Amino acid sequence: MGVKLRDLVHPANLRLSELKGKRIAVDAYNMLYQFLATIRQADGQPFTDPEGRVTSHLVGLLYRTSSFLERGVLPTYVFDGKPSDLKASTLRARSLVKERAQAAWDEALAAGDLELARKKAAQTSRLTREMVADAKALLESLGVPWVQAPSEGEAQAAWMARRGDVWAAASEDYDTLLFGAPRLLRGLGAARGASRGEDTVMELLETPKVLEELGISQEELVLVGVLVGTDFNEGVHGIGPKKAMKLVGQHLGWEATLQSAGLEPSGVEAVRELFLHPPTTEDYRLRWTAPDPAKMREVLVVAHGFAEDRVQKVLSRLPTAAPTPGTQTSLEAFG
DNA sequence: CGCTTGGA
DNA sequence: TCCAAGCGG
Repeated sequence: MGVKLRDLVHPANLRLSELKGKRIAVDAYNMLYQFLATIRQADGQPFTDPEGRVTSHLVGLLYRTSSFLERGVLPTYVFDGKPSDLKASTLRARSLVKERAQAAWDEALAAGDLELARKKAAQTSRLTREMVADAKALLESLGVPWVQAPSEGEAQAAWMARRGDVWAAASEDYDTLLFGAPRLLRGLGAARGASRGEDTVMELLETPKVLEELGISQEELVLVGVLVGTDFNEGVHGIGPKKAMKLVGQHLGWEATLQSAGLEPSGVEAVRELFLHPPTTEDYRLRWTAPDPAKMREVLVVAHGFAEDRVQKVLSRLPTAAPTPGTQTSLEAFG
């Protein structure tokens, strides 16, 4: 998944409390898949409503988002649009992994190995159009803006961060850096000890620092990605992050570097173009408003069988003042 | 994910 | 009072 840059970068720790008052563009699919993988029963079954429709993504989104809002963090969720044609083989590979995981899940259940079953089940997660629509409806009910990306959500989030509409982009994938985000937040979805008012510790990567540390340019970072492989190209067999950095660090230029690695430059030109100039849109408006209790009830209680009192409890903790900076001065609820 | 519970 | 386990959906 994504580009393997983990071994090259040194993230700083950041507490959730330090995000107070900041706008964050969250890679929605990335986070929803985390919820689908995590929020399951012991045997691996996801949460479902009485009709058998999956609700794990809604559970995660509801509790995590309300937790952000309670702490004065302003999330906006960016949803993937049509994937690039370059991603086709990656998507096929993922589909195959899911099929195999499904078989392994069944097997583990038959063998009575619950731990393995849960692990395999996590890899079978799929997001349907209906699940995405439910997630968007829930966000609207919470007064949280969402953005429809024309293609890659990470690219859109990166662009929003670059133009200053949000402070950072949040995703687990490092592709966000290749798409030019000035700041990448990791670990926003997996709340370690977020309950009982604890302060979640996350990772922050600041692109200028990353580039300075590596001694390369943004374009050369994309080159590193192309060498080790991304969702949009295979990379070179035998070249991992370390060798790729050694090669790119020689500053031979795009073509010479690729040729010395045995890659035909014309074959990855489209990948370079995708990372440096991805499809994005300006067609969005970031406005955080008060939650709509009736709509929350509609989406969660009526449509999906959530317990009324639990939804009510979440609602009671949400700030009632619209916290959109610039349009709101009274932030009593955020004290 | 986050809350509730119950045993130490 | 703390925390792991179980629940919710």
